[in-house]
Amino acid sequence: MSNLKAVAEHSKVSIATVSRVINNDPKVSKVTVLKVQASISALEYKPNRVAQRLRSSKGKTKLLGLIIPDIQNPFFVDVVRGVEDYAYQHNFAVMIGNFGQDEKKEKLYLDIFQSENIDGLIVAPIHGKDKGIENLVKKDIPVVCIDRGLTEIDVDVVKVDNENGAFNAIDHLLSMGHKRIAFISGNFKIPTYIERLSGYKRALDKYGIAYDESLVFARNSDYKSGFEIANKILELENRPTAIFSGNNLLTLGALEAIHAKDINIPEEISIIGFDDMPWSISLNPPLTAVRQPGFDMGKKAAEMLYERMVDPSKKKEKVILKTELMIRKSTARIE
Amino acid sequence: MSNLKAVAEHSKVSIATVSRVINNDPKVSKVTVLKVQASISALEYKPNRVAQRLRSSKGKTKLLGLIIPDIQNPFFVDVVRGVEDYAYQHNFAVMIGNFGQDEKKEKLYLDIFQSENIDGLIVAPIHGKDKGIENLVKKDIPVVCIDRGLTEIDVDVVKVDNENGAFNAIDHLLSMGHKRIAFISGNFKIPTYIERLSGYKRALDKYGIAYDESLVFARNSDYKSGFEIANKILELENRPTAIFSGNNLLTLGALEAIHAKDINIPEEISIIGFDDMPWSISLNPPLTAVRQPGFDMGKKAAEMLYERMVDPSKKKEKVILKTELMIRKSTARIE
DNA sequence: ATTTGTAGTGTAAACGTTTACATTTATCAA
DNA sequence: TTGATAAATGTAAACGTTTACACTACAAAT
Repeated sequence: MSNLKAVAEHSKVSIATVSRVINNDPKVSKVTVLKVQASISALEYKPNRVAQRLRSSKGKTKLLGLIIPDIQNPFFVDVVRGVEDYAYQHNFAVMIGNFGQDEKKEKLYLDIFQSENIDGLIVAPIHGKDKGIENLVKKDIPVVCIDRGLTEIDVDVVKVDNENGAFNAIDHLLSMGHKRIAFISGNFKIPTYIERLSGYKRALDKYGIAYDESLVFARNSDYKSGFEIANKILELENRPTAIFSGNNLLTLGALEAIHAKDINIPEEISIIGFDDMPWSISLNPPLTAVRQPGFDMGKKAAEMLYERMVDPSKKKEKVILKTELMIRKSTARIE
Repeated sequence: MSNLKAVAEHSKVSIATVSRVINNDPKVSKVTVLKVQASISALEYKPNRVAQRLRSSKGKTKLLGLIIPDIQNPFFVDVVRGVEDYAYQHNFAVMIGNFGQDEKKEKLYLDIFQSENIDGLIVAPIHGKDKGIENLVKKDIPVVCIDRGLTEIDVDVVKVDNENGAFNAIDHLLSMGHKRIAFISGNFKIPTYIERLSGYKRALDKYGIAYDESLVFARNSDYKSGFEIANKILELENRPTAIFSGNNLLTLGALEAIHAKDINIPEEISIIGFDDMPWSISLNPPLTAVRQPGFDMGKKAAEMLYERMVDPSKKKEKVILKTELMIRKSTARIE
């Protein structure tokens, strides 16, 4: 790879001048600029981002870190796309880390990204008291949390109104006469699930139905857990008439379990999923779901991160987006 | 952030010694090692990967680039997971770029990754003559192509037997009496689709059915294209009795179109998708699909990349994995 | 006692940039 | 013409590492 020095020699100027040309420094004469640019393309010179980053750690090379819990979850894929969309338009590169809900792995990525001198980080914390992220914030590295906030420290957040999203879903079910509604949740150390549970409870409350702990199940937030928990639910004596599942993957897993037992949706059981997918409409039956605007969340987070980079002393902001209940065919009135 | 110098001062040795401790150089005395390690944890020192990478560009900081065409496609998500799985076990960090089938964006990522001094690259080329990737290979940067190869140059590849995969799918349809089978393809500059088309043709040939160009449609490989093309197909006079769709997203889009028109699968039309998904079984109806081992492909690619990094002169390797036809309910015998 | 060897450590250059500061050259007013 | 000022360019230090080489101490061999 050719470097500044090579270009400098080729165009018979100093490396400082070449550097200035690269950075559009106005105080280089037009003739020099032209000469240097000619050399640059002759030698196919590309600045070495590593050296740039080492030298001037202030946003020169525009590198963003993005840490997400589960790349298999289409919701987070939407988030990634939103972040990338903004990043691409503003010439940022994005380094993605997927920690698969593994705290150790999350920490590893945090360390790596930090020592890669990223200019800013978008992250979905594994839980509300994530020390690793707190540390970054304290070091004044621009951080935006997504999907989930942090409890111990003030930080920029973009998330969704989980409590209301869940409330609306359960309310819909209750209004159709369901009384025993199972909740397939992810791990309750993840803030989103706590909030969804509280929406679930509030809806029950509204209808004067007692909260029955034995109807809520929390394990991991993946396909397999959804499948296994649904199996358990379906075998309960006094089987629930409806299932509320806490995310995309859980829903899909639950669907597989229901279909494997040849149970009809919605005649024999209703199901609502948190998280909509483009192909929800092609599921059997078309899925009633709580839609989260993942793409917009990602985009907004990137935008906020950029603002924070520009003005580190800006007041921290919490953006809470609305969910939308997409009523399709997987829920039906009962008796 | 503390640096070598700080640690050196804290433990009253030179920075060289600290560096040696970090790199487990055996020629440091045990007492010094202990002393330095104490300082390291006292100061919470973490090596700066940027500086490491600048200084010793040979695999010291273990950074891999991964460039994929479409992160919305669950197949590529599987690939990503496979790569990450291997990378994590071997202490590599992965930098992911998603180019959304946009050649300009692919080139941008190629440039960025290169100037980030990555140790190796896994990439799904946008087409067989991708100059950008060729250049990397010529510069002896370790490269493994995935899903698609390169025609002009010898390079490591892990892909799938697309020709046979498509052949088996179409063969299955033909054996059930279908004669008019539409093919919803992605852009034919992408090698995989050329191969899939040739499998399609070979199967037709076997049954002595003439190839009818008006039944194959190629646009982008996304959800929307699948939806639109399927709409067109469904409105054909003399409507095909079966659809073979070229990837995940196309299939899902096509399903939406079919359902929107209330056409029954498989009674009125059969459909086979290239690419299986965990939730294919929960679609309406359970989807017959050609399964590609995405996770394994990613893992294998990472492994091959590692081998190439270790031995750059190793003979280039082509790994071709098998597909598997998952027969479910979206295909049926006709008349 | 001198040499040789070895283990442990330090010094300084290098990686490819950016940038404060110094220097040169051109421009212009007096 | 001179001096002052501005414009253009160059020099060298710095970013945080790694590493070739030099050096010191001390043990062993002569």
